[in-house]
Amino acid sequence: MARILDEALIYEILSVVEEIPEGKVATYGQIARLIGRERNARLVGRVMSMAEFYGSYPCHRVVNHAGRLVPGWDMQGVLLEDEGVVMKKEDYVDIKRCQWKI
DNA sequence: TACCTGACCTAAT
DNA sequence: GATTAGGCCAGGT
Repeated sequence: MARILDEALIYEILSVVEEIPEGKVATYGQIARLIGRERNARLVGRVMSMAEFYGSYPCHRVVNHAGRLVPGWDMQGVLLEDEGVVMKKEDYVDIKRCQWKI
């Protein structure tokens, strides 16, 4: 299989993710906008799922616009709570209170 | 090769 | 405020 995604894009996304402060969360769309791909939030999510192959990044601080966590990744909620992120429900963060303001 | 699906978003109704 | 429709890109089958 050839190269999966453009590496420059991946590193741009990951460098943004790296900037998310502890106790805050960012949305896919927010990141997509920061890298100049406003409508490509899906790519951000895809990169997140492959981020582990490129290094250690706080991808648990990335959620969707509704604040829902990644389905099937229970550790994410634990990690976020440990950092002080306010949880609304079991699988939802309080995005209004904890969203990363640029 | 073609179609469907997905860690999604925004704007319009 | 909730629901619908449209858009974008890559992977998997």
